[in-house]
Amino acid sequence: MKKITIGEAARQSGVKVPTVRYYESIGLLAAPSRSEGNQRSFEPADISRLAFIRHARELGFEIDAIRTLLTLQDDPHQSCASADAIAKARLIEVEQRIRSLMALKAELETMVEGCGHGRVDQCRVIEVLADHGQCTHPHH
Amino acid sequence: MKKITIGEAARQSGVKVPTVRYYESIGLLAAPSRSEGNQRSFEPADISRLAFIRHARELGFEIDAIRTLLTLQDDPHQSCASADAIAKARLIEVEQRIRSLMALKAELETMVEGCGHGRVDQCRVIEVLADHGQCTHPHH
DNA sequence: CTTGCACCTCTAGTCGCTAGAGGATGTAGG
DNA sequence: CCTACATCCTCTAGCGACTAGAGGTGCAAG
Repeated sequence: MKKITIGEAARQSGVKVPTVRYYESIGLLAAPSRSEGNQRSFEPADISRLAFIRHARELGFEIDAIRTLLTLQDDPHQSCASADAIAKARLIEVEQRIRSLMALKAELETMVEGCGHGRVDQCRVIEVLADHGQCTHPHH
Repeated sequence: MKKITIGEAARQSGVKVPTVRYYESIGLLAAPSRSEGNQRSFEPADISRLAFIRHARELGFEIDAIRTLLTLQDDPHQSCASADAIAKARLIEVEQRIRSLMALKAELETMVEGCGHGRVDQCRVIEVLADHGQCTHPHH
């Protein structure tokens, strides 16, 4: 029975050590058993769980959504409708965010292109910021 | 001399009342004069400044960047090189964020499409989350 | 004169960590 | 066995940019 320290767990899962403790503190990860000297001793299953969490975080899922996804994973006989719904909701969020960022990109490009690199009173960056009416995409 | 209340200022600038007070507290907006009853009394210039801040925030600039942009605006004889640099940096950030969100979008689409709406143990959403190796775009 | 909204200050909470203090434990070399 | 050093422990506080709420005051209309 090999004991996995928190440092090992962090290295293998790609989650930082304080973050592992944080996940335990908010109940996302069950408190592992302890060594004689009170040090955490993880199981391989904990590493998988941490990797799952990390991956979901990278995909932008919120902690609460991950909590739900994890309880689904823990009970494989449930319907996956909730998991599907969470992923779909996240997809819609991402699509909206992309659209909104594209509008910002266009706005910023106009600003940067229009800047004659002279003095501030001719600067298009400052000018556009001061007057929203000059925006080409007014919907932000 | 009409006195503009904080509520009026908020309505006209599109910044919420507590946020106006917050901006004052962090020194982004000069503390306005007060009425006899200790209520804030804003000038039209404050409304413009608030609108500027709001617009910049909508474009995703951080408070510190806005602080710099505002000092530039306050002194129109300066070179606009800093403003240009700030806008360019923000543009690069936005472009990177868009690229990364596109990768996430592809990932989420694969997950959602692959979901057979059955039980969790056949669910592609859960499966992909558990195993990063299944990602089509491994670079996140 | 009273009702009720808008204003005031202050503190604490949000999210998802991250940093640091101050101390205990575990391990490798001498 | 001792020492040095990395790693671990708990705890509190901080980040950014607000937001919420408590508890109280000002002001204008009916």
